[in-house]
Formats: sequence, structure tokens, C-alpha cells
Amino acid sequence: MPTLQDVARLAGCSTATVSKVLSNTPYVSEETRARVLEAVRQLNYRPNLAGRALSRGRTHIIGVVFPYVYDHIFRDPLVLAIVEGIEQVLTDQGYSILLSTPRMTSEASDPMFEQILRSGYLDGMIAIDSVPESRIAALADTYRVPLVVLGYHDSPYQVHCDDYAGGQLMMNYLLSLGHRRIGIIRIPQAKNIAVDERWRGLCDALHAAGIDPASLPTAEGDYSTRSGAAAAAHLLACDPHLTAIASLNDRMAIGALQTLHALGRAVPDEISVIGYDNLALSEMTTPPLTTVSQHASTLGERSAQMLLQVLHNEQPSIAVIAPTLRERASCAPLRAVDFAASRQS
Amino acid sequence: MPTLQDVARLAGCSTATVSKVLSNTPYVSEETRARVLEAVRQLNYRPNLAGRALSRGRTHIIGVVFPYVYDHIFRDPLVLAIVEGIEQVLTDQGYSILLSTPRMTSEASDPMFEQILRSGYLDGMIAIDSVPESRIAALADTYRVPLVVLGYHDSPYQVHCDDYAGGQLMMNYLLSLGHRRIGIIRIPQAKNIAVDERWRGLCDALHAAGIDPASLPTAEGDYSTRSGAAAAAHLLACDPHLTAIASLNDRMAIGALQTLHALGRAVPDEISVIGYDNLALSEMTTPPLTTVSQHASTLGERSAQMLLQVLHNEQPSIAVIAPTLRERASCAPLRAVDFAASRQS
DNA sequence: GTTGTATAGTTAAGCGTTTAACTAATCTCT
DNA sequence: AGAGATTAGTTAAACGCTTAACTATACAAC
Repeated sequence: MPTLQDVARLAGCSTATVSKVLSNTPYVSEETRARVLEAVRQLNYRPNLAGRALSRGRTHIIGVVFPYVYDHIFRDPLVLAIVEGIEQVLTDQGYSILLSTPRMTSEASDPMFEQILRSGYLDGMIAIDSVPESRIAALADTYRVPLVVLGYHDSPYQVHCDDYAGGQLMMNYLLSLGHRRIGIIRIPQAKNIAVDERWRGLCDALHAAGIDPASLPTAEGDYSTRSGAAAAAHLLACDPHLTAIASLNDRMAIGALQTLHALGRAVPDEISVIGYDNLALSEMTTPPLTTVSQHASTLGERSAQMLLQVLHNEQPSIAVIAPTLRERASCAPLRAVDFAASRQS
Repeated sequence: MPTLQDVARLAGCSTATVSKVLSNTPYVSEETRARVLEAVRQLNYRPNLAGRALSRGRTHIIGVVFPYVYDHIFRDPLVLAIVEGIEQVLTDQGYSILLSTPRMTSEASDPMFEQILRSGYLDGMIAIDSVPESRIAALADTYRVPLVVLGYHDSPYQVHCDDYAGGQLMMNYLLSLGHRRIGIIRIPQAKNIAVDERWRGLCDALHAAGIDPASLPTAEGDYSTRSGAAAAAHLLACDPHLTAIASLNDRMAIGALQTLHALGRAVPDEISVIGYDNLALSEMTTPPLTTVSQHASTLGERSAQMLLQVLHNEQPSIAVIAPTLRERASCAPLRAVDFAASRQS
């Protein structure tokens, strides 16, 4: 593997000059520049990153971090889209991505991960995280690693989806279709801020429509499809005349779809279902699921861009990505007959 | 950030001694060792990886590579499970993962990626790749980076699923259920060896049962759900009395499920569907899809273990992971009445 | 009492860059 | 013509670690 030395020798100059040529420092004659470049070409020279990192103190490596707290977040299909977005922006700018899923608890942090931080291997990092307990931000602070958080966190730099608006969005949509007997599949509070925000938005939309959320049947799930299926069954047991089900994420909505199908309830003719996330698989369900899109890859891109800004010593402000409604076939307007029925009761 | 120097100063010895303590080299007195460790503790010292990398020539970073050739393979949900498997094994052994999705063509390779390879940043790499055209192996060879390929490739070290056996498995299962009128959704040949192998296995299973594959209707898809839906429609147009559809991947099988649903054909009562991959979403379809499992996370784990072996100068042989049938609800035995019908025709 | 060996520690070179500080030559003004 | 600025290039230190080569004890063996 050729080194700067080799190039310098071949070009008949010092390593300093070669380095200047390579970093486009001025005050190098055209002639020398050409000789150096030719030598570089001949030897097929590329700088050794470890040497460069040592000398410059920067590695051009960005950590993309999925803290493992309650759950292996890495399993979430959304993650793929996020990483893809990050990857695109970052590699475009010549950065590489170091993937890490440190096991963090509120007391201790993953020693391996801490080692990576300390060792100065990372020029910056992006943490996907909405779990307040995780100590990622503290660690980044301690070791002076620029951090962008993708999620809710009290870090200066963060980007997240406007989950509150998303919650409103899904509920307003259902309301606009005429639904009033709506069952809600939610998630136990205070574990994940994003989901809490959705719930808040959803409740406020109901209030605005003059409906008390407490009057509607709710059931709790744990993100999984299976729990969604169970929750839907529970909801229908509470009120067999439900005309719509709103789920705080897609996987549970898909579970609900399964239950409905098993029970012979036609979706969307008899009952509408709306989810949240817009997973890739949500367009493959029968019927294709109407949902709120988080724009996962945009989230990824945006967080990468933000980190780049931070690295350039700019001070970006929080980015909030607006969710959008992805209308597919699992929701339909309340039919007149049902409408009448719902009036009566 | 404290350095070896600082530790040495505080412990009252030379950096060499500190280094010895830290690398467990013998010939250091218990007393000194203790002093050094105490200094390390006090300063909260961690070695700088760039320095170590430069000096040792090893970085403890493994590249996990998804060559971007025809398609952004990174979109495939299986990828997540694979990466997870790799990640687990590698982080356990103190390695970090550098993620890369170089844009490769048969002529040129991604300059950015080549730079990473040249620069000696990678101790080894795992490439997810079944596309013969990709030049990953050649690159790894050129730059002497130990490589394990996850897929079909002529590299010495590789791990892949036994797709041939998988193809047999799915077809034999259908045959054992009594199906004879089987439509097949395949993929144009020579693009992806894994899929070709499945096809080969499937054909051989048919031959073994005395059926000429050419006598069965086939339709081509392009991996996508949409194409699977179209293919299913095409198959049914060819033979409306089909009792089963076999698809070479899950996404297309799910598309077929959609078409069948739209056409009012009951699955599995009227017609069975089998896929291949066992995607996470395949258990969420209605009905849950019977499929062949690739054991993606095992593939990941196995390839990481293999790379570790290579790094320890062992010479592991190719690992072939056996697929297994994942029976769910989309396949049923041929009903007697259909059986009679199929006999007649 | 010398030789040999095991133990404990140090010195200094080397890994491949970058860059501050320096030299030397050329050019521009007055 | 000489002071000062500009241009072109070099030297050498620095980044933080590892490790071969070396020194200096202490101890055993004959």
C-alpha cells in the first residue's frame, strides 16, 4: 500500500507538498501539482484514514446509534427507511456510518460503546431515541461528540415527526368521514413520547369536535400485531357497533384487520381502520391500510443534514417533520344507515 | 482526553509499561500493574483508536456491505434481520460495524468505498451479495481485506441459504397436500442466483413427482408485491382451475393474495398460496402466509462467525443454512371434490 | 565467583498524515 | 536599489499508540 512518502519520492518533492496538493492548499505550482497528481495516479495512492484521523483528529465516521433499552428498536421496519435516508446524505458528503446498538440502562452504559465514544472514533452521531431514560445525550456531552437525536429528547439538536399533529390528523380524518363510534388502540403511557404525543393530538381532535375521549372505548397494546388483534377483539366486545378503529401504530392496526377479518366484519364497508407509520407492508394488507405517514426516510435525511450543520459549527434549530395522511382503502365514509343507527343509540 | 502519556506520568512509569499493562503482556510487577490501573481509573483513560489503529494496523472495524447494483437491496426487509444477526456476534467480540452501500457496476466501483478499503479502515468485511457482476470480491482481493460473502459468489468464504432445497421444500409441500394444478410466480433468470436455485429445486421436485414443469403455467414478476398481484391474475387467466400458487418470494406471494382476495377466491379453501422468505409481515397477512424461512438472522450470525474465523487465520468452509417450512394458514390439502375435478381435466 | 536466565522496566523508532515555522526565490513599489 | 509582499517549497514536530531492542536488577546453578 503506497504512502505519502512513496508519492513524494516519485514526484520528486516532499511529503508536505504532496499533502498540500491533495488538500488543495494554494501556493503550489501548476507543474508540481501535475507531477504529484501523476504520481498519485501511477501508484494508485489513497490516504490512510487512520493516519489522517490521528493527525487531524477527525475520522469522517458518524455513529448511527440505536440504543437498546426496552426493546430492540432495530427490529422496527421503519428503522430501515431512516437508516437509508441517513446513509444517502452522509455518504454523499464523504462520511461513513458506524452502526451501533449499545445496551443502555438508566444507570449504566454499554462499555464497548463508551469506548468508541472516548476513543474519538466518531466525528458525530445520530441517535434514534425517544426513551427519556437513555443516557445517550449525557454520554455525547461527556465526550464532546456532536449529537443529533432523532426522536424526543432534551438535546439541543433534534428532529422528530410532529406526532401531535399526526394524532389530530388521523382522528380528524375519521371524524370528517362521519365516524363517531370510534375505538382506539393505544399504548401504555410514558414509555415512548412519540406515541404519547399522538394520543394527545388525537384526544384534542376529539375535544375540538365536542367528543369526550373518555367516552370512547380504548384498549392497550404493546406495538405488536398480536396485541393489536387482541385489542380489536376487546374493543368490539365493548361496543359491537363500532364504525371505526384508530390504532396508534400500523402493526397493531394490521392486527385489528386480522381480527376483523376473522370476525367477518367487512373493512371498510362495515368498519374503518386507520393506522400510524405507513410501514412498507401497510400497502400490502387487505384492504391496503389508510395510515399517517411519518416520512421515515425524510426523518433520516433531515437528521443527517442537521448533523452536518452542527459539524460546520452552525446551530440549527429543531426540525419537526409534518406527517401526512396516506389514504388507502381501509377507511370509508360512514354509511347513511349506520349514521342513523349511531344517532339513535 | 487523557493519553497514554498522562497515565504514565501519573503512575510514575513509561508509556511502554502502561501499554504492557493494558495489553496484558507479562513481566510487569503486581505493584506497578496496580499503580497503572489506578491511574487509568482516575483519569478515566481509554486508548485512542486511531492511534492504536495506526500503530497496530488493525481497527476492529468490520464493513457490512450492501452493494447497490440493480436495486437498493437495503430496502429488503430481510436485511434488517441479517444485520441484526451480524451485529450481535460482532459487537460481542468487540468489533464495530461500518455500514456501506457502495454503488457498484460491472466496470466501475464506488470511489468512496474503494477509498475506505484502501485506507485500511476495515479489518474485514461481510458483503450481502448474490449478483455475480458485482466487483466486491475483486476489490477485497486487491486490497487484501478478508471477505465473507453472504449469498452466492465465487469467493472462498461464503454462507448462503440452501435455496435449492428450499425450492424443493415448497414444491414438495404443495404436492404432499395433493395439489397438481400449480401456478408458479418466478423471476427472470440469471439476475439473482438465489432465486434461480429456488427455481431449480422446485422444478426437480416436480420432475421427481413425474410432472413436467413446462406443463404448469408460470408468470414472471420482479420481486415486488405489485408484480406478484399481476402475475397471479395472469396465472388464473391461463388456468382458472388452479388449486395452488407458488411464489419465489414472499412479497409477490402477498401480491397474489391480494389478487385472489379481490377476485373472491378463498385462500386456502379454494386455492393455496406459498411464498419464500418468511418476512416479518408474512405472518400478518390474511390468511397468514405459509412460506419457506431463510433464517435471516442465522445467516447474519453465521457469516459474522465465519469472518471471525478468517481473521483468526482459520479456513472455514462454506456454510449452507437449511431452510425450513413455516406452515401457516395459506395452504390446505386439496379437497376431494377438487381432486376429482383435477383428475378429470 | 562467574555465567546464565528470568524478571521489570525504559528508550526510541515507527505507523501515515498534517501543519506550523522556516527558507528561498521572485516580484512590486517607491 | 532596497524594503516588503507574494509565491513555492522544505523541515520537522506532532497526533497516540505499539513494540523491538536494550538496560538493569535479582536469583539460581555449577
